[in-house]
Amino acid sequence: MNKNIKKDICVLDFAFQRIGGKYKGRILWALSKHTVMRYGELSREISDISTKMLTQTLRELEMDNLIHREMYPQVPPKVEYSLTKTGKELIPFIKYLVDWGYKKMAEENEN
Amino acid sequence: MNKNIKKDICVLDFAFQRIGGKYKGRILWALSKHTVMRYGELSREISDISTKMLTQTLRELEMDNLIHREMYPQVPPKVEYSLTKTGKELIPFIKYLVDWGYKKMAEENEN
DNA sequence: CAGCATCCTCACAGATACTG
DNA sequence: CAGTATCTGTGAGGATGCTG
Repeated sequence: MNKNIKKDICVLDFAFQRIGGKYKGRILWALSKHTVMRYGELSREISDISTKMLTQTLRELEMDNLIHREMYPQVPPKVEYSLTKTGKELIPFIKYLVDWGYKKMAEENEN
Repeated sequence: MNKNIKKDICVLDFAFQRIGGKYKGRILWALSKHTVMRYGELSREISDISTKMLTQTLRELEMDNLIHREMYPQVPPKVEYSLTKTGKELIPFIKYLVDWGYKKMAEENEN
């Protein structure tokens, strides 16, 4: 009984580690809209992200198998990012949040 | 086109501010399981949370109208917390994450 | 173009002690 | 019981400059 909730909370942590942080949701959402994006495109789309945070976050998402990184060995370099199957599983969840956010922001502006 | 994504991302931020952080998801989830909980119950359920973080997080959730705080003026004090209508709207979302987390953790253990 | 390397800051969070 | 008050610290994130 209690154990189940503690287990749930542990699992919730596991999940939040994968989509939490300042940029993970944004990146996944942008990729879901554009299907495939280059590093520079992401950099422009996710405004005000530093290269450090963009690279770091992309690496984490790749480690967690949420995005795929395709590198083309050419000069100048070209790298494309896209959602993996697992990454796509998180889109409905983000969509839920976006829809909820729009609704709540609208409600707050009524008052 | 681009504007819509930027707007989405702004909204995503709005939403993440409300359910992000280390304890908000846990507290909402615990409240959804127990319906009504006292301060001490939450403290025991959310293991290793300090009184400072528990109080602070509860206040934030209350400010955002996700939980309701009912105080009984008696000695010793009794305070009960429960989800508001808006708070309940976030439960399907958290459930999605919990389910996804269980699935992914199981998959990772297979390898 | 797609990063890497450094240095730095501050907000989130932890620890501890106390109270109406 | 349900908090408040205070001090401390760690790491996520920011700023800047450089490179194959």
